[in-house]
Amino acid sequence: MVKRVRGSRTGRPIMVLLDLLGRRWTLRIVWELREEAKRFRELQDLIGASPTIINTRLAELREAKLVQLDEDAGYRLTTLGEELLRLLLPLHVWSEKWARSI
Amino acid sequence: MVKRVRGSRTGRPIMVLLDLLGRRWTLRIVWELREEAKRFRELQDLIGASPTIINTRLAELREAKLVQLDEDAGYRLTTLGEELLRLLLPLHVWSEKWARSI
DNA sequence: TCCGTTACTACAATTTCTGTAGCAGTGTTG
DNA sequence: CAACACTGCTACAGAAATTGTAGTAACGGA
Repeated sequence: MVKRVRGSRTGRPIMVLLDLLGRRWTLRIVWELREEAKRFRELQDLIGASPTIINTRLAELREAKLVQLDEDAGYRLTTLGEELLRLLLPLHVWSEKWARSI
Repeated sequence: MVKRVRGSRTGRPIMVLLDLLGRRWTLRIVWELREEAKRFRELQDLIGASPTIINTRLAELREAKLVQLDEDAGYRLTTLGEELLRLLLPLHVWSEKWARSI
């Protein structure tokens, strides 16, 4: 059921994941959902990308079961999405160190 | 010295980092350099992207001090780059689980 | 000299993304 | 009921990024 996407000829999970996360705004969207659910327009305002692409990314993330739409609260991470986020959180701390190095 | 790039209006390190890593092929290039240095053409063959964009991304990664060109061996991760990679490695294991879930 | 290798560039065609406007559905308020 | 606000989402033309192909210039070895 894994979609064969751009740059992922093998279908190896890590390649599919890197390809998904390597699309513009994807990582950023996951990041913005790290704490609480956000409405479509909220994401738009936070991120500053066009609604077209935000909607496209949200659709991809929903298909990948990393994000879901909760009618009452907005877009939120799924359990899988939260697992992924936990792996990405250390980037936050590291980025500060990195910024000082460059 | 942090470059104000696409989608990073604030200049906050995490945003700059997410923006950098969120460009097409960037994550993939870091990933391909995880074990040993690779030549330009080697990367091209492994990744299957155009030389134009590979060169652009390598330049960005070099400017970000995550990758360096070792004349004798090819492109390799810097110490900073290796640190970043260590944070990304858990994605590999997780991606297998994720792939089974979708 | 010729060949292979290196990193890298030029450039037109194609694909992706942006920016703006707007749609359709739901609820709320006057 | 009418007007308005909010929801997710779409249309579309222009701008920007990416591709695919070809080629450059420098270096080393036969």
